[in-house]
Amino acid sequence: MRKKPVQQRSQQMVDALIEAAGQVIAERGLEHFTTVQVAERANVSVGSLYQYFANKDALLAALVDRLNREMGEMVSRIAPSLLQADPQTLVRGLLHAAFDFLGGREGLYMELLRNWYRLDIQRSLHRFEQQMLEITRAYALTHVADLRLDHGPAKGFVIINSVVFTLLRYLSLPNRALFDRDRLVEELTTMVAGYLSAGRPRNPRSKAATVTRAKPGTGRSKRNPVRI
Amino acid sequence: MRKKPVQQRSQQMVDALIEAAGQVIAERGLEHFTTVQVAERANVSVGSLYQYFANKDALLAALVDRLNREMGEMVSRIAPSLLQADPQTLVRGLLHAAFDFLGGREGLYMELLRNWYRLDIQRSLHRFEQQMLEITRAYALTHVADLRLDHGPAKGFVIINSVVFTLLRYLSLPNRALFDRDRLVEELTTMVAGYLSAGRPRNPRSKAATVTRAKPGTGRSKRNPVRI
DNA sequence: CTCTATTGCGAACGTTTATTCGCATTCAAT
DNA sequence: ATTGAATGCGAATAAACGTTCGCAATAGAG
Repeated sequence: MRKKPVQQRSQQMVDALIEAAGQVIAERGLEHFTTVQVAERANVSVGSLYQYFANKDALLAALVDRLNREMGEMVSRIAPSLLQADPQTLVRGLLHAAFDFLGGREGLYMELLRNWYRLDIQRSLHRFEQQMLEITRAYALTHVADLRLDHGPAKGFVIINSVVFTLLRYLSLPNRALFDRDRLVEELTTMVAGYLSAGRPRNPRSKAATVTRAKPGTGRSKRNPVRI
Repeated sequence: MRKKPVQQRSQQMVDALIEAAGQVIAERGLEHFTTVQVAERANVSVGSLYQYFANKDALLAALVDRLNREMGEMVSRIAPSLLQADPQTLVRGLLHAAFDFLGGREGLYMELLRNWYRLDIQRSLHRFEQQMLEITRAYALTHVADLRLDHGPAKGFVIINSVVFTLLRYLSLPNRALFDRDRLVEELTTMVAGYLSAGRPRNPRSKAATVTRAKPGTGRSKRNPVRI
């Protein structure tokens, strides 16, 4: 931030600018997000904008920061109520919450998430993963038997990204007639809950027909020992 | 295409332009993909570019078309060799193929996939899903017992998007030290193979503690009957 | 009230880029 | 060889946008 707002009016203006930035992005998309638009929307001049934000990116960063905080609070709010449930219910509850969250704010979260690789949403995603890991850990204290807890970082990564991006793509779908939201949540719940409670193949028969390596399309060399 | 190339030299030029477009995008990213750059790279003038492509988007569309075809051929090429394997091996083989494919072309596929929502990659993704469903169907003819085949469109959607975007995000990771590629493939294999061969909860105990709905963060109303 | 630091303004500037247009060059049919 | 169509060129045009700068309005201390 180029200058610190000391008087009250300027502080309000900074808030209004961040808010307006969110509105513009939600309505017009990140591509058409311009400083002039934001200034107009906030009933502020462009010059004033640049008095408090070094440039466009700084404004965007401030917005992302604010939303990041919101997300953290959301997770902390709903997590405790789910710790008593069984794994399936926990996963389903988190999924519904994620659905509601991503769809909120007039699609602002979605638009930002679509552009995850340009923004430092990388950090947000990572933080989100961490939060989920904490929930998992807290959950483990009450349901030790149900889950295998030797999760390396890979499992969390797989789950978070599978869920978030699948939801994102579903919400971006022009035609949602093929299957509805609840169906999707159920499918994801099945997949994730199964994955969580199963570190190894479940079907007794497939245990016998062990790891017969397939020839990959493009030949590759040294591969790690298969730790399942 | 604004004008059809009838002579041989112009046909070559069109090809060169599409090829150059891919190179520019792979090297500079879609953001810095400009018509002048493409023309220079193809040793062609900008004016000539606009003689065969109505605008920048048309050029991009032509590129996507070409890559879409490539992808289809890739899948058709590797699919037959996997039909004999067990589900785990099938999934693992497809995953490795997807990994190799996405990483190819100097990151061109990745850069395009990152921008999936701006391009009509929607169509490509959908086509990819269809292909996967065909493979699954073909696979079912030989391994009837191992899989539940009442897959609605939702299951395919979940799998495709989970896998593709998780791979995409992994490949976009600045620091890949946390876990390596093979580890990721194994995790995804576990998850997907488990999901495919299990339509309902596997743990006998969790069958008893049935669908105790969690209160979602934001209250929502009529929900569909839970078809698992 | 007076004075100064803070705040606010928005036209103007410079850069970047897509797209066009008038003219030159090449092809291929006669 | 001639000629008309096809092809190729790249400076010029125009629109969009981020950012600056000089000046006006305002707040709050003394």
